[in-house]
Amino acid sequence: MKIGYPCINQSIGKKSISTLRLRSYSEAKVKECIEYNLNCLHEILCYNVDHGLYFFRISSDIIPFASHPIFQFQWKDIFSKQLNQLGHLIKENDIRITMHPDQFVLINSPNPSIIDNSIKELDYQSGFLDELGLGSTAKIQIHVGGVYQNKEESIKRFIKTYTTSLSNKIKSRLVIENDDFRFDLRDCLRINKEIGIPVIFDTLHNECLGQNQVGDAIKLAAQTWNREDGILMVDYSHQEPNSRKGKHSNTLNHDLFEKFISNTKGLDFDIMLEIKDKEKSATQARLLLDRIKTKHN
DNA sequence: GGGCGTCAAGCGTAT
DNA sequence: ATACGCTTGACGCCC
Repeated sequence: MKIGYPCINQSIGKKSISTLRLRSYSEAKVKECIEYNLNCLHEILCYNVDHGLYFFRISSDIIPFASHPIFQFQWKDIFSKQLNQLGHLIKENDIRITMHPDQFVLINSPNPSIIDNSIKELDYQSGFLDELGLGSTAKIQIHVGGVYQNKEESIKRFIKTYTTSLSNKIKSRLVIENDDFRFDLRDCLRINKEIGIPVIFDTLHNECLGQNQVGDAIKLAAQTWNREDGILMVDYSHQEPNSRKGKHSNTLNHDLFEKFISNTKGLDFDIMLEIKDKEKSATQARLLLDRIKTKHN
């Protein structure tokens, strides 16, 4: 069971990811950005290893504008050495990696150009993981997409795009996550039955939309992961008190986390803590988990 | 050097 | 209507 957090580290004393505006785009600037970002990723991963955190989500912006038409920069060639080194670091330490394309990536849209742009983005992200030399346990997580007033048709469009338009490289990494308002675990499991795509389970989204007991839900989701996918990934968060429904909490609630661990006892999965204070909560969760384990052994 | 309006992209909910 | 939230604030113009 690995513990991790997404994208940003607030402790290493420098901005975790750097990007630029489209208006100020130039090859020189984007090159500088990428160099900075890859160095930063290296520092973050070293920090994580030092703190026993072996699960990390890499920001979609690691290569800014990578799927935009303006972007012609040959980043794979120029940075092959750094990418190789990063890959070695990840593999030597057995770090699990995921990426999460942003909300604009919708492969079930009725608008073909949105699907087109989404596939370009997926192509870039799976290409990035390929350049690191990572196998198919490194995943790219997306949601099913929009409902567009007709959920059944929207599920069908997801399946159609998946089966007819995605490369095997993308498919070997793509997983779907239950969301907070549209497609719940049950919908994702149905899609899995049709096309075999693994289902990543999000605890907060399940609280928003599903009524599944967390232990049952995790057992069901775990069955969608095959040997080549690695073990189930879980996005863990809880509701920030006195905020809108679905808002990720700012800090880890130790009682809730311990309750979650006891409710899922005996199950193995990797936990991504989607909590605003990032590596702080992840480190706390790591310590709590170690304490619980030694108590039981 | 600090303040602050704005940033490639979509969708759905809350106010 | 508008703002917010989403995997994440922070870029960069203006003074």
